[in-house]
Amino acid sequence: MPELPEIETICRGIRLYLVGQTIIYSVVYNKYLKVPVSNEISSIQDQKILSVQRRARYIIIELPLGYMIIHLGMSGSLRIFPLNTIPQKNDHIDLIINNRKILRYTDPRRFGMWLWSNNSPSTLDQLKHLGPEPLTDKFSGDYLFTQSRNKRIAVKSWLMDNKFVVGIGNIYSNESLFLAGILPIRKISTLNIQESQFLVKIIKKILREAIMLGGTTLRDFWHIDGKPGYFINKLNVYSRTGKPCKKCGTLIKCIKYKQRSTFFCCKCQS
DNA sequence: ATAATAACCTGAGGGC
DNA sequence: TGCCCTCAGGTTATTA
Repeated sequence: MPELPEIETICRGIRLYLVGQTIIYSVVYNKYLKVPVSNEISSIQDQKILSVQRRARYIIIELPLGYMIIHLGMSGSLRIFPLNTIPQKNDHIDLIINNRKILRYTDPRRFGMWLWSNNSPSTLDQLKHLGPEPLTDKFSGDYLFTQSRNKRIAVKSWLMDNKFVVGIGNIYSNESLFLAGILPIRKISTLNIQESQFLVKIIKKILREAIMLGGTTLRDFWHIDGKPGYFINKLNVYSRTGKPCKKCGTLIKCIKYKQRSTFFCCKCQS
């Protein structure tokens, strides 16, 4: 479901309810997510929540004894409910909080993960090969340019590969490439330094704006209070197949590339 | 080593 | 109403 702006939105939302509170206990209704939920998570008791952070698309809840590391996959969501709210179908995990709230994890497709680490989360297999955060100085035009010189892959595939840069998925790669005027399937090695600088600048701008607007709600992403993300109103190409380009009026095209819908304007992008 | 593809799942929506 | 098809904000093991 979510890319960086959506995860950041969820993270900021739950942080207000959780930090400084105590997890009294947890309930795992279904442990069979992408990776089976570990026993450390199902046996949590009376653990104070020290912090709620984000790394890539992982939400990290710091406890005195270790870290819970949550990935929402395609369809996962986290919501806050009052104590004693009855779980529904596809509700898999509850954290019972001492402020008479429940943090509830729902995930119909079960592509998500709840991992546990006794040490720094960055030592986990899933996190140790992650590239830089896109909103840090480490992700720069120079970085994109130098890292991509000998690559044969498409720009879009590069942007969506977490070992080069994290948190950019199908929405924000399509949107960034439209505003940068670059065709998604162009080989990344054909970008010159100016194009690389401009693309990175656009990506940072879009991600910041999307975070400000609370992400993009297409179907199953909502804020923890049930509100949608308003970046959907800013979409130029994503899910706009056959509609006129907002810049030039040409009809937006959609192709399948690497099993992902890929949207572009053939006049504004080259 | 690098890049493309298949697989992991459920649910919603469209066409007939 | 039902059935079959396609589609979905991601990750990862397998294949070429």
